[in-house]
Amino acid sequence: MERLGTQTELMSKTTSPSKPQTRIQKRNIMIILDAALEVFSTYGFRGTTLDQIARQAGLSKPNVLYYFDGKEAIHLALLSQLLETWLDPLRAIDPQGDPKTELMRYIRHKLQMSRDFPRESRLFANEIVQGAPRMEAFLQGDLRDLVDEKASVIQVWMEEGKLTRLDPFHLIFSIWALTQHYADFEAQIRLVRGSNIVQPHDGSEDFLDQVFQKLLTP
Amino acid sequence: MERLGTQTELMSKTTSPSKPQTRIQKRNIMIILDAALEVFSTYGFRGTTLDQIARQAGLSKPNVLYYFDGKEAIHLALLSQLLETWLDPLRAIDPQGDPKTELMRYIRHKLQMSRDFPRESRLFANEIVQGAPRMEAFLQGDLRDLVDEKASVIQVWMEEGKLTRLDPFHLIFSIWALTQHYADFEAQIRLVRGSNIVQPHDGSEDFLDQVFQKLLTP
DNA sequence: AACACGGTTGACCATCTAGTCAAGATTGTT
DNA sequence: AACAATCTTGACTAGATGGTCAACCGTGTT
Repeated sequence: MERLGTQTELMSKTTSPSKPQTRIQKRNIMIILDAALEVFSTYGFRGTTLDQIARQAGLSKPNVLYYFDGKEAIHLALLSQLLETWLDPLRAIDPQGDPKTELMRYIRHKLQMSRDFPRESRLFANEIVQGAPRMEAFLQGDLRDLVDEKASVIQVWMEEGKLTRLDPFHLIFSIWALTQHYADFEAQIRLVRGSNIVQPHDGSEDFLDQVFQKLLTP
Repeated sequence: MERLGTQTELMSKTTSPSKPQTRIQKRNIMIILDAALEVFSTYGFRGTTLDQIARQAGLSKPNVLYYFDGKEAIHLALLSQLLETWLDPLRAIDPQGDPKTELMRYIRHKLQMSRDFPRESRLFANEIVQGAPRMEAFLQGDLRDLVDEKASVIQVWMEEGKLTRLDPFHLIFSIWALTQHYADFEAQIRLVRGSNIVQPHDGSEDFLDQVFQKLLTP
């Protein structure tokens, strides 16, 4: 039962200045969020029922609702937890560092997240494919600012001749596409290849290394 | 109201040897499928209601059910229609042709489909992100055979030194990822960039051209 | 005009689902 | 032990949703 990111600070019911959480609260909130992640990432928001979450969590439905104000609140808790974590690797790109090293590190980091936290990636994908109705603010706000900032950095690197000249926005999108693909479309990869023999991620790191080394070297 | 692929051969109610379709049947079945595509691709299978489809189609719910056996049947009709069309561009890769030309043509073709038929792409994406429960047979069957075949062709091209040596399966996956990304994650792209100014697809063709030219040239 | 068939629908039903509630069980504290 | 606070749940409700049906309407054919 691996978790991503920092401990949820969410006070389920009370948004008010965090009352101290009991042991049981901590445990059950974690169990519920983990169960919800499992189910939401597989069936999407509307395709998920509270009963499913409760069953997955090994709790009764009213018990789940004791800790969260409703289905929407659970989903929101997962998303906000996730969104913060999502920014970190991009944020870590250092304008002072070596351009190719920085980008390759970012790519490897994203790929690793896609391998280690596929459910989080699919939760995200589910939201976006369906028009991102619950993430507009985030996408237009924090993420957009960060992408603009890093695109500028990349632009400068390219103008200094340290990277192949490419559209920096499309470059960033292509990194997202290629890394998240392994998590989001895992079912496709698994079924198209010999289901049991080859793991979906096998060879992905070497492949992306090769691709971006070649692509980024001027 | 653009449609993809060949006219549906589906006999909604009667799977039996195609009775002649009346004008009204043809028209309404098309209207319903188009409406359903719109809704399914936005909200996913379970997130879509028959009422939504009926409203979008401008028909009453019982009338929709007069033409199709149920929600599942409509969804199935869309998928089978789509799946056939999905194979064509890949199938068109000619082992006798010039390697780079063939692959670049495939890439452009896929990108064009993602631009012209984003709803179809998202319908597909919705299914796969959620584990492809309704497409296992297709993915393991026709698609898998075709991918294996074309991967061999690409492998030979690489061994002849006509293309950069890469894992051909990962190469194919990367083409899917990069082209479909523009349709499936359109909301993200639109929101991260200046929503109204830049179209999500702007520059994508030049970018992918540049990327794959550089990548495939040994 | 009259008939048959295709097409359409309001009203209805069974089931599912998010959410409530009051009563009971557990836990921690003195 | 006794008390209060926290935790848990069976039974319930209101509304949504997939699907049915009998009756009605429209169209083309004779």
